[in-house]
Amino acid sequence: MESLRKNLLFSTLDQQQFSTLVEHSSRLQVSDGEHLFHQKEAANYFFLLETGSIKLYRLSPSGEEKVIELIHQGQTFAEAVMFMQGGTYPVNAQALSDCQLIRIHMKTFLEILEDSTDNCLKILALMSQRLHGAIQEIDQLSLQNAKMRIIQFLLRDVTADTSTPHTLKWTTPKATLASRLSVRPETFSRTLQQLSQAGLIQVKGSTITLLDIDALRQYR
Amino acid sequence: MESLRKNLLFSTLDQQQFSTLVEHSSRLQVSDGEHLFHQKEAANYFFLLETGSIKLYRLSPSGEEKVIELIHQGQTFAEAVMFMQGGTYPVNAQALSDCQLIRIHMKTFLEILEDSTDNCLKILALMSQRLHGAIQEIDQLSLQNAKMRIIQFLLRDVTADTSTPHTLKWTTPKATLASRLSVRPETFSRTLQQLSQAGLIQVKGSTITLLDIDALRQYR
DNA sequence: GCTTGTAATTGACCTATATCAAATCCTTAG
DNA sequence: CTAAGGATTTGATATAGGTCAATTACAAGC
Repeated sequence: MESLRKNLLFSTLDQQQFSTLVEHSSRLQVSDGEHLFHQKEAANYFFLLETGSIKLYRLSPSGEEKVIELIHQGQTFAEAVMFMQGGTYPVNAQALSDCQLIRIHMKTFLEILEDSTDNCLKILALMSQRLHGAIQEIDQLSLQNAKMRIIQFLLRDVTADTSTPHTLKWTTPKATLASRLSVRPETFSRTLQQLSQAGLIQVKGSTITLLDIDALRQYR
Repeated sequence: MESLRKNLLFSTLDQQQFSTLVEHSSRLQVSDGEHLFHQKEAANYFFLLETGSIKLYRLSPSGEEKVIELIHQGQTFAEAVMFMQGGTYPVNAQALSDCQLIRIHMKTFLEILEDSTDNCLKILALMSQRLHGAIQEIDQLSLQNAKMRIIQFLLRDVTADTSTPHTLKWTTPKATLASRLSVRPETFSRTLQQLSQAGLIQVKGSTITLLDIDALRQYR
């Protein structure tokens, strides 16, 4: 359970608390395409993803799928559910590849929180970060158009000072990324095409090179 | 500071903690149209609204305004900022009417949290509720159209079992409500018109009567 | 190498909702 | 009561981005 120890969320656990947690956690595998849990299902565990990637999504009444978040290795998810009344998952979780994860027993973790404010504050920090991210998302959905959202995504891990060409590569299917960004795959494709023609980026399969970062920043 | 005591968030404070909090809190007034704080401003306080109403909004790069949340009496807001790195408000807060509020010193409240897990868990519950609300919102923006969002808003405090006509009234300007729902005032107006013609609702100024709740539910 | 199936792209078209402008309504001050 | 100014509604028009269908590219199995 190395990866547990490494995660910031558990960094303030003392030895005793940590072993209790480990006792009530277990490693599990999920194969590509399988579901880890479904929306509205009773929630007793949250997760740390060790390898692979997972999509969290919701369905519209008409069966349309919207990807809320893409989880990558090292991330925890569904912790917020611990504190919700009702205690059911608000999203579906499906593996985008074979995944290895650690399943953490919510009740046990809650009991640990109950006697250590350090840990409480740690998770509060995480939750507020999540909340801030969600507000950011609402902002983007309501104040930005498809092109801006896509550019924002391309720039997501470009630091403030970089201006040299930067390359990024994804493993997620394009349609999934598109859903995450709330655009149709067709629009995603066309927008990349357009940016490409404008000489701002270069597309090679799932690898993209940002040629003119400053110009891209203009839009954002 | 009656209203503090009444708020759920502070219900687990002991006498000692409560008086410390009161010592570091103060009542303040904000007149209609005035700003309480601006986005990116350093945050030292969060608030409990005693009377009046407040809008939290963001501006797009082009100066367009999106109302993120409408705050009504009895609600606290901006607590999440306490736990964020950076510690600046992520939104602007402007009074929609003359308001009376209590300003709570974040640092003091944080110190209280540091030695009582009960209070930590209380605020964790609140934060997860906020987060869930935000996810709901993202869902609505990306999976629902304007008509659905508006209907959802009309049904917001109709309980599961009601089916008798139900009346609601707002004090907020229509344009503000429209922004909260991420539609243009014109669209908002036209949609109400349309629902009205379909015999589902009846509009009288800012008072709306829901005539056929079950039919409205169909859309949601 | 082929073949088959899935994913991504491209093109033609359509629709929900935004935009812009004008008309009406509503409130407040005098 | 009347006038002025903002809020809301209505009408006409534009457009971003969605939908549908056809085409191409790509990967996996043989």
